[in-house]
Amino acid sequence: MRTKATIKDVAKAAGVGIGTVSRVLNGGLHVKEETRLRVFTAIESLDYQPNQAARRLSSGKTYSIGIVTPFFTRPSFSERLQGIEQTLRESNYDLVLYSSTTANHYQNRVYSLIKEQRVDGLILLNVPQTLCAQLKDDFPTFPIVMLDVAFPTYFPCFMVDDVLGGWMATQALLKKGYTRLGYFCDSYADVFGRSAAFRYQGFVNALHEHGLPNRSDWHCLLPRFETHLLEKQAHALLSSPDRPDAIFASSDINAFTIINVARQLQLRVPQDLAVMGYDDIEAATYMNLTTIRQPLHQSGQLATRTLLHVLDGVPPESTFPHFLPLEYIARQTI
Amino acid sequence: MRTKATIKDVAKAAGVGIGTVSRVLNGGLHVKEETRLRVFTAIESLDYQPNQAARRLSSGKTYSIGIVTPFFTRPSFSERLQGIEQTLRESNYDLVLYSSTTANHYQNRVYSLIKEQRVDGLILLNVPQTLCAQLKDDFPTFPIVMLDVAFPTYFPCFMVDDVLGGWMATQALLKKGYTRLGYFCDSYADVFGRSAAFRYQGFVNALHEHGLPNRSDWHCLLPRFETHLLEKQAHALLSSPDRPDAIFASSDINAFTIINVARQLQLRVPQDLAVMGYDDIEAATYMNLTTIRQPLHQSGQLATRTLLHVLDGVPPESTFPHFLPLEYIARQTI
DNA sequence: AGTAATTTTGGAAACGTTTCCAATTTCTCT
DNA sequence: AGAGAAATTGGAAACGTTTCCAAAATTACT
Repeated sequence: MRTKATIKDVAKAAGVGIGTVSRVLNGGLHVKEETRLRVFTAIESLDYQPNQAARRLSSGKTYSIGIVTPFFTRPSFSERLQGIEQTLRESNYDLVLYSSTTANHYQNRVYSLIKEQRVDGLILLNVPQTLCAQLKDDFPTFPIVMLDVAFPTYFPCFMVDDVLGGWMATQALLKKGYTRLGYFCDSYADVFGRSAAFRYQGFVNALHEHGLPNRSDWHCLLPRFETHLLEKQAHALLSSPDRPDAIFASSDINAFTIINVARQLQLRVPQDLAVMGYDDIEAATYMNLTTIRQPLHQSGQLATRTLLHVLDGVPPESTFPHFLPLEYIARQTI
Repeated sequence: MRTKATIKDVAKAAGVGIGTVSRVLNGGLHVKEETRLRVFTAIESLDYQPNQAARRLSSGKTYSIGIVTPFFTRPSFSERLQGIEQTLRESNYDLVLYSSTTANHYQNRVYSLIKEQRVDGLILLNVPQTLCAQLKDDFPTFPIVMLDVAFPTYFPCFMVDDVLGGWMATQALLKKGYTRLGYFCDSYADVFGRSAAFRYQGFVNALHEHGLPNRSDWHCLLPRFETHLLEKQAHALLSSPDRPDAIFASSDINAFTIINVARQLQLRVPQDLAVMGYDDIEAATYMNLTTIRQPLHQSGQLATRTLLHVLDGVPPESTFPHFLPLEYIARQTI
């Protein structure tokens, strides 16, 4: 295989200048039709493909957008990613994936991505709270869109009203007549966003409205996501004679764990124990889990579309934070 | 914010030449310790970060590796992606994600990625069969690693022995005493790899060994992955009085669908109908699905590690195709 | 036909690195 | 001290585009 053809080779083959070739490649504005065809023929016959590194350096654009997320493992991430990828596919931006485990690492990642000019724009999932304000100070004009974050006003942001969501979930349980409600959660006041805390608030509000006690011995809170520990705690709680008759789990995954513990204890769901989820991930369908759906896929799409607008200099369509609608999904577990 | 510092600014500030700065940045070989420190001080004080596009153009490396996959939606993908990302995080390569829906699109993607020099290496998931040989012809030396593909000898490749897997699954059912076995599958001879066909072969082999008939009216084959159609067919088959007493589903997702249809028909699993899955995706735990586990996460890790070796010029440790071990996961559905 | 306005074109300069080679400095040995 | 070897250093050239500006060609108008 000979050495790769460059824009100069194409220019020579077509009998034009390199400027003309470049113009043809970038939309063909101000190029005579006949010349354009000649250039295309040359490109074809040389099997020329422009070198990306060169065009990036020269134009100052990376043609990449970065996704940063702390949760690579969770299904909610992959559903959002799908929406992002789908929307991005039609553009000519590359999708570059970065994950980080700690808030510190997250911050370093984002800062070096911007400073090294690795990406033209960023979609940040579950940004650590402290980072958000800092970013606005340090890079006030860098194109960033956020998903699920507590300081929404600084950048375009898509989220759900988790207080409302928690309230809806609890309300559904109450409506069915359950009165002894427990709450399960794997991160009470997470550094990566505070959605769990908001859902809890909704839970508390609903109980309060109905004049029911909020018994903290029916809570199960884990500092981080660990199925094993959750299972242990759930087992302890559900074995007690003074156990709750319904549980609101702050994520579907947690709900699944609870359902399985209930099965082990020979408790029928929902007759002996109702379980209410949150997220409506794909597996919720298979598990017949009653839950609250957030439009994960759509949120990815919207975030991406907004970022593309910002990159094009078009002002985004919506005002922010943009709250996406929640939906109650009735299945068989309550 | 002033304009970004370049390598020249750093050189000037440190009182050295740009070559020296570049050497310091790239490992500091052949640089006096004192000079190195002076350069670092300058970098620090100017908050300098090297421009990626420039270094990519100059060095001819992209510092990116690309993942191409047809299945963005399937859980098996995200588990592999996790393994890939985890391994890549420790290197300084970016992970760029590309998906494609048709075999044609897949091919175009890969070809333009290579020709435009967008990536230094590729991890290809479920490469369409025809593409594999073509790639070896057109880019014999380009670093590529494959996951799950039928022509394994051309590139480093990690896969499982799906004939064995199909056999293991079927064998497990037979051992439990089921004799009327059905087979469910969503892609009989998929363009993206032929794993389903191999699993089916294993199923047939096991039946044959036990002298049992392979009744094609107990098969359910769909040209593509569509839950809705699968559900319909499953419903029809399981309603029949002459129905199978056990089903081997060629993927966990299909198994879930079947389990739910069985529930709708008031069939108890496994007493009235046994269901055997394949993959052991995360949701399989929650569903208590008996299944065959393939090491998805590990396969992502291995593929990435191998690609990194190839990129470093180190010959990979293993011979290819490398078959990863399958594991029978006993749960409650058979 | 002549002039002005417009479209099209060519190619130098710029983007910010790495790489290379030659020049300089430092070290080692007699 | 001096010669030779080795380590260190500076900076021009190269990477392959885009972007600009001035020049050339074309078109429109009087």
